[in-house]
Amino acid sequence: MNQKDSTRYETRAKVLKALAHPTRLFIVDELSKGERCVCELTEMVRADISTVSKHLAVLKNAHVVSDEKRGNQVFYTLRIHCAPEFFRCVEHLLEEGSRETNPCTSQG
Amino acid sequence: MNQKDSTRYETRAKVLKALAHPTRLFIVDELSKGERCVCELTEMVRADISTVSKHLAVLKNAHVVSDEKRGNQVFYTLRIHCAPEFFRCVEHLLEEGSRETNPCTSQG
DNA sequence: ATTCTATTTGGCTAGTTAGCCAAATAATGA
DNA sequence: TCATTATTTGGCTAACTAGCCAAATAGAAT
Repeated sequence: MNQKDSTRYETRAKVLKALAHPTRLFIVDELSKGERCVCELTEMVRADISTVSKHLAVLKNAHVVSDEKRGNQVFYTLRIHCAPEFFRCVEHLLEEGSRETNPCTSQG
Repeated sequence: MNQKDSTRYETRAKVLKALAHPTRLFIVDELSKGERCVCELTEMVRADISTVSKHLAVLKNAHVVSDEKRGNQVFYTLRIHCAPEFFRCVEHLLEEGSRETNPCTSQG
């Protein structure tokens, strides 16, 4: 594993780490339906707004979402559109339980 | 967000958390080429074998890999075949930098 | 049974993260 | 300007994770 590869894996890890939290996954799911402001998301996750804001900062920092301020609200948009597809695959895998093969293969 | 949803996001998070480490991502990449034993992986990542073993345990626990003992070696196999595809998408996203759209969209 | 090789597990420390509250910042409107 | 609403940031503690070493476990070969 050379330097270039290390960097690649660290970069990937950063994105996955950002995604690897239930609340943030909920946010990603919600944003896959369209942009939402912080207050909308806060109401949905029922946590302190500062907590939600920090979760959004983590996602933004990992380039998973982007933000746009309009008036005194900040709207967040999902950037990583392949996420829902991947989650579907992950869930499929888990449902299959202990099977050896799964139909979620995407290698030619 | 109801109980069922919470569980769903926790389940997803578990898998993503398992993936969210440079060394484990390297392992996943390597296993995408075929099964490997612990000693092979250990040599490649140049870390203590106990560390590698623990990383593999994390991946196994999240159903990302499965293991099979043959002789006195343990061979690990990748189960989550959609991972490489997803990583490709993630990297694409990061290369695009700050663009609004990216071609990695997989929603019809 | 003993030794060798491969792997896992326990235990420890240092570093990271989550989530709350309080305070700061920013836009809006009176 | 001052108050109101929306959001971010700082600070703190509790919980979790990585990675090393040492010890335990397991199969193979002598």
